[in-house]
Amino acid sequence: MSETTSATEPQQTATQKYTAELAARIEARWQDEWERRGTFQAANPAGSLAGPGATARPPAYIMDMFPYPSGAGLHVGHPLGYIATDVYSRYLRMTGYNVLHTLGYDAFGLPAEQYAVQTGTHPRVTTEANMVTMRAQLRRLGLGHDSRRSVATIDPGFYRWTQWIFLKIFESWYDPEQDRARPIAELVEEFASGARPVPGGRPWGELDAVERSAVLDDHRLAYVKEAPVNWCPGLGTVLANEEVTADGRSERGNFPVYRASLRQWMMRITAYADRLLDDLDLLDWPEAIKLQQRNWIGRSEGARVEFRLDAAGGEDDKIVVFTTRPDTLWGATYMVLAPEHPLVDRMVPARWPEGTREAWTGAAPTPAAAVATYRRQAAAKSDVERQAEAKDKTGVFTGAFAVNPVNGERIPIFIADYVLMGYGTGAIMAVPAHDHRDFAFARAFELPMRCVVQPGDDRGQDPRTWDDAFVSHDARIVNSSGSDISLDGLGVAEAKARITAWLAERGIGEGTVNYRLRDWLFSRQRYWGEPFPIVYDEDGVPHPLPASMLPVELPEIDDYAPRTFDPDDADSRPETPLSRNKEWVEVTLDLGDGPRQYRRETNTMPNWAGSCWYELRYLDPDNDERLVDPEVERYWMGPRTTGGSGGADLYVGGAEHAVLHLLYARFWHKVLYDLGYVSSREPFHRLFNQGMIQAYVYRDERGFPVPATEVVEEDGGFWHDGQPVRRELGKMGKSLKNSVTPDEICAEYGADTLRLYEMAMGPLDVSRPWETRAVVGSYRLLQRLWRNVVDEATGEVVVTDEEPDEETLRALHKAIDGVRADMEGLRFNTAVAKVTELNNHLTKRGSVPRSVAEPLVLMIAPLAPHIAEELWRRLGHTESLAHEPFPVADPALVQDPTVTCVVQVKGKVRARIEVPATIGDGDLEALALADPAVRRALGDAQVRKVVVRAPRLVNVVPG
RNA sequence: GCCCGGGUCGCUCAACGGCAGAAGCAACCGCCUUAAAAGCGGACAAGUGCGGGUUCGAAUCCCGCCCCGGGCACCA
Repeated sequence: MSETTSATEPQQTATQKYTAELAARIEARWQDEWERRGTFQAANPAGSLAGPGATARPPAYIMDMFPYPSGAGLHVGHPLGYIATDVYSRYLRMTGYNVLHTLGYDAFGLPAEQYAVQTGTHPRVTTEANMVTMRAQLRRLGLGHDSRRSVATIDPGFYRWTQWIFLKIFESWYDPEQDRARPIAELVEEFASGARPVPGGRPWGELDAVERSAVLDDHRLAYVKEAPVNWCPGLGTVLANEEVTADGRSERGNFPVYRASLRQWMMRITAYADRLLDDLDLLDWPEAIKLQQRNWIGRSEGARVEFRLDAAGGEDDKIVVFTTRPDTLWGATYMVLAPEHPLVDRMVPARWPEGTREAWTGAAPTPAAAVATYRRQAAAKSDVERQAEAKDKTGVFTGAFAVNPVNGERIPIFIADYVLMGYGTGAIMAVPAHDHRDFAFARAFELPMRCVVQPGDDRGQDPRTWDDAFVSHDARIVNSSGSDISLDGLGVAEAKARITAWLAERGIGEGTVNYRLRDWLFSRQRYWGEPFPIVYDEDGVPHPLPASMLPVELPEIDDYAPRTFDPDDADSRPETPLSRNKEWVEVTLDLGDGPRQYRRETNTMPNWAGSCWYELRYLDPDNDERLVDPEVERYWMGPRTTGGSGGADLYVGGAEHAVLHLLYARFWHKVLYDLGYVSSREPFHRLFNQGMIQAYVYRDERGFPVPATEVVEEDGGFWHDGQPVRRELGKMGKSLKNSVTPDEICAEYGADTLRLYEMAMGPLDVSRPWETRAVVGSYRLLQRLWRNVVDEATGEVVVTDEEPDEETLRALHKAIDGVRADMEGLRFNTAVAKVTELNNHLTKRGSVPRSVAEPLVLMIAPLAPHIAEELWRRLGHTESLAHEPFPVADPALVQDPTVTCVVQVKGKVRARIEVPATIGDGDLEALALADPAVRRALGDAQVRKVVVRAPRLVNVVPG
């Protein structure tokens, strides 16, 4: 620093005024100091991170959703949630909690790999560089993370445990009787001892290794299966259902997705469908997210019903359908199978039956030809096309008939793509009178309809005159009588129960529950993911590697790019990058019966794997013996109440993970719970979805975005380079040329200003537009706060030792009371307003008593921690205020001794009177009625009624 | 089409069924300054998307619409 001090520009002024430069110095100093002191280290009750804080204070576990380290760098929208959790964590720390808050990196997966491929650099290099950048950007914001606990999914020390959990899942099965996962060894024992019958009927001892493996694969929670999967040639990998959008494209990259039958790893998440559904009730989550999970799981109760095939050759094949409306069985006038239903080939007769209508045949000479043609057409159709054509039903007659079990009627069987192989049994009974889709199909193919539910309107019972099906669950059944059963006159619910029982008695049906949720496709044909800890022997039987061989490290190879294809090439097939590496794939291992040749699994895990359990590793990141010490897990995540779900106390993130990450993580957590590794039934007890920070996008006349910073507002319009531009609200991002980075804002105003502004701009859960020019408001608040404590000319502390006047004292305690409530409710915007209000009061007052300045500094500390620490230090304290008790309001000072009572006459305000806050209803009424303005307003009218809400309001109703 | 959110001064946002205003931005007027910026101070500003209803009293509760955002959508 220069020694010379010019007269016109005193050095003191320059250094003691709260400018961006001073803020930057203060912020850097405190960030260093927090790091040096380990201020935000949270003590565990045991293990390497054990400390006394764990027993002295109650635990609070605050989490942000696991970010992937973006190569594009952060914009101001990204840290919104991180700032919010930091504010909340700092608040909790000051109210006596042992707070665990950290942030790690979800660094495997498609985004990281795509960025690497784009830049032509190995994903490990780019990902690690991105993590360094992101850590630096976030450190600049002063986030109080316990950096010892920051994990990255790509570290072998982390994914060793991801693989370990995979093995546990692989070596488990779901026991529906005990309703939990159990080790597969216990199932083998039951098979071996005969306690449980072996599927197929042969004794366990007689099965060879391949047969045993096949039997166990049908039970394992992680298993390999040949099944129709979502193949995305443009990405070169298969995808989970959750990663495919409703219109049949990949969520990432928006490429077409095709159905292809491939041998892939699956996770038996369907075994947990009911628990994933039921346990939502234990969670403090937004209803919207719970609803999305419920919809995704899609539990529906109904019945399976068997329809006998009425084949000319007398074959006794049965078609099993799932229906939610068994009560409408009498209305079933035809059947529909999914085009790829396996029974179709067996049922088609050699030629069209007598009297087959032309429209049913698809103009084909034989049923087999019609089926083949239709199947080809259906397979060629993308999901998008199918969606678009949903209203125009297509299909062909198979030439076969089935028998309706309730009335013996012979009904034709069709195939049509509106029936999906993947849902239910892939076959339906069609009740055109009471189902919109069946109605449309029946109209198109001139199929008969029968009304079996009495319409609630005046349309009558003849479906031929209807415009659409009549669908209701609140109506009476009609036209539904057989020789030994009748549903006529019953309500829907009762009719369902009656017919289900009738079907069950005859062994041709049963009540059942069906789910929309399917098993989770878990393998990806990508390089940048966790390798599976699985090897195959020469018979193709998968063998789990022992835990001692973990981690199976990802080999460092140059040829890591996925084999991608023309996005529209439906016939392409995936190739795993790891399979190119022969010396890695072929291994000799001793898995217990001597050294043998094995072949490694060359698929990798999806990027969801690491985020399925990372919340557990934060707790005990250095543990080499276990994924987490049970005592440590119980301390941080165990149920806080009897029967509670347990899990992190707060989880903040975007709503876009409603059915992906949040469903998968819940599933893994429940498996670990069943196997006894965790005490919590759920990973995240409270979930909060933060809104998005939006930004204005300015487009020129061609519709291209122009740089938002170059746009000027004039004459009520927006202009760029003299040309008019349109303004719209959108996301923030480089492509829309409206990105604002936290680095820019920090440089111009400091991190505390940025934090304060982000918290002040609106409620956390609401999306709102960013406005850079409004940031200065938060900056001014901090400057006024600074000046209330420090003389910016001399740097001297200016607080006084005077006793505050009563008004100031009341303002302080009202602020404390309000800020506490707002902090607890995550209403940081109103908390900032209350702090501002108090600070404005002090500014106007002229001098600031120390006894008010100190609690004010403590109150703003969670929001603007650096300036608060600096002022605290200057006020004479030597310790960081991070663990200083948050101010407590004196209830006597929160309420004013007198309040303004509003007196209304017929709801209109006619008078205001000052009354004691403790005034009774009677006294207040008397006072109000005596008020001259009230008497004037009443005039001659009689008083009919007086509503008194002491001490705030009296309403006089004249009669 | 169905299901969630949300419409309050010019803008972002507050308001246990009880005086429409906590706070910030912008514009405006002052103060400070040779001047400008910054800073400081002040005043202005909407009757709560529309139409009904309940109530002594509605931004708030109920019903029906409109607009914006998000999710789901041939799931039997």
